[in-house]
Amino acid sequence: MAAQQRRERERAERHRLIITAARELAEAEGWGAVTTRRLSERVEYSQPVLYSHFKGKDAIVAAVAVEGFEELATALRRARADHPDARAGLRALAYGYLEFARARPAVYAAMFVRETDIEFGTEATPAPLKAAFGELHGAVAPLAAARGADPEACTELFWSALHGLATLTEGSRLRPGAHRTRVDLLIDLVTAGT
Amino acid sequence: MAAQQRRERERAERHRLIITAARELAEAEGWGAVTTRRLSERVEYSQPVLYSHFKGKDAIVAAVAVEGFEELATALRRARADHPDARAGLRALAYGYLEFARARPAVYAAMFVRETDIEFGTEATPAPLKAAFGELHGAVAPLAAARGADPEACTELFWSALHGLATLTEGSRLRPGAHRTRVDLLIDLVTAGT
DNA sequence: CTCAGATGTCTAGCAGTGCTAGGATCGGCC
DNA sequence: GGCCGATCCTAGCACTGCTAGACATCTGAG
Repeated sequence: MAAQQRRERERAERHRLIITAARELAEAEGWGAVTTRRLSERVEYSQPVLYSHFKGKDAIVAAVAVEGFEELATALRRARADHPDARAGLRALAYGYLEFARARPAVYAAMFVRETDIEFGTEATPAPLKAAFGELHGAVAPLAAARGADPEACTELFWSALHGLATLTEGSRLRPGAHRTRVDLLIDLVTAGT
Repeated sequence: MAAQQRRERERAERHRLIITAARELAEAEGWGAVTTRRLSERVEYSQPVLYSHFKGKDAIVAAVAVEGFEELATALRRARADHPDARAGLRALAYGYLEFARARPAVYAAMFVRETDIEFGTEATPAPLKAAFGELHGAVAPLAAARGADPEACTELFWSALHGLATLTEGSRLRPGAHRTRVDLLIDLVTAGT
């Protein structure tokens, strides 16, 4: 009876333990260092236990990604909340997005760079992912409408620019010192004439 | 004497054979399918031969990337050449860049997505890579100057947007039908007021 | 023409990967 | 107490990138 509940609770805790261990390991040493052996050692269980919780290593990475989607959605919501002005809100959103990616490069990679089977444009899309994109859409769409542009296309383009900035910055392929200049320029371009 | 030259020539041919084999295999089945064993089987030599030409697998991928940089530079130069008008040139450049990425996703990944030790902003940067970025800069800088924006930052931002569009499209994370809408909108934003 | 030495290539193997079959061990129920 | 099912681990498979050492082949001197 109660023992059953206790075991289910312990199992759920171990489930989360695996996810956070994978995340911490990836964040500390990169996804290349995340092996099932090191992971099982870290959670102090043998390898097969991992496979009783997840279908495979990819599923663990996907779980980390979903956790990231939730955090990103709340981060974007907060960034936008304090700014009633559309332009200031967009600006805060952009900096929030890029700061999110900068602070958790491994999680960001799991979400958007590594190959996954997470669906993006379908009904199987995780709800937190939809929520995160919804924040982007909410910030961009009004400005797009004001200039007579397609709101969806504008949102996708804005996201693409942020994603490009995030990944190229992470790979140190952009001049570090010009970060603010680039982001401010992006905001200027999108909000010009409004 | 002559035999020495013949062997050097054969060695150079085999060097290229390895690169093209890796590229074809990656393009056909993805980089995950490119293993040293399959590669050695494909070039009809044993594994250690690969290591007499390249330091390791990563070096082979990097060689494919450098080949890609050369092709990208010429593709961008051609795209821009036919359009004296700055705006039309930028537009052709953008479509050329994205078509390049769409047609060779594996090569594009080797160039810009997979982790490599290729240096980007230093003097050790491969010349073809500098040339490709030079084409971008040449197309964007005049328009940036016309609006009083930092040319370097504008080039980096434009590249980031293209890179984001390329990678998110490749991962089927953007609506396929709206491709032209997004690209045209990007050109509109960058060239607005000029 | 012969034969040491250099050059080139291959076989076999190492340590590590994701993943799994089979046996041992522990819990709760009759 | 004795059984049974759930839980977990040991051991192993087929694969990975990479390399040491044996083998062959070709070169050039005597």
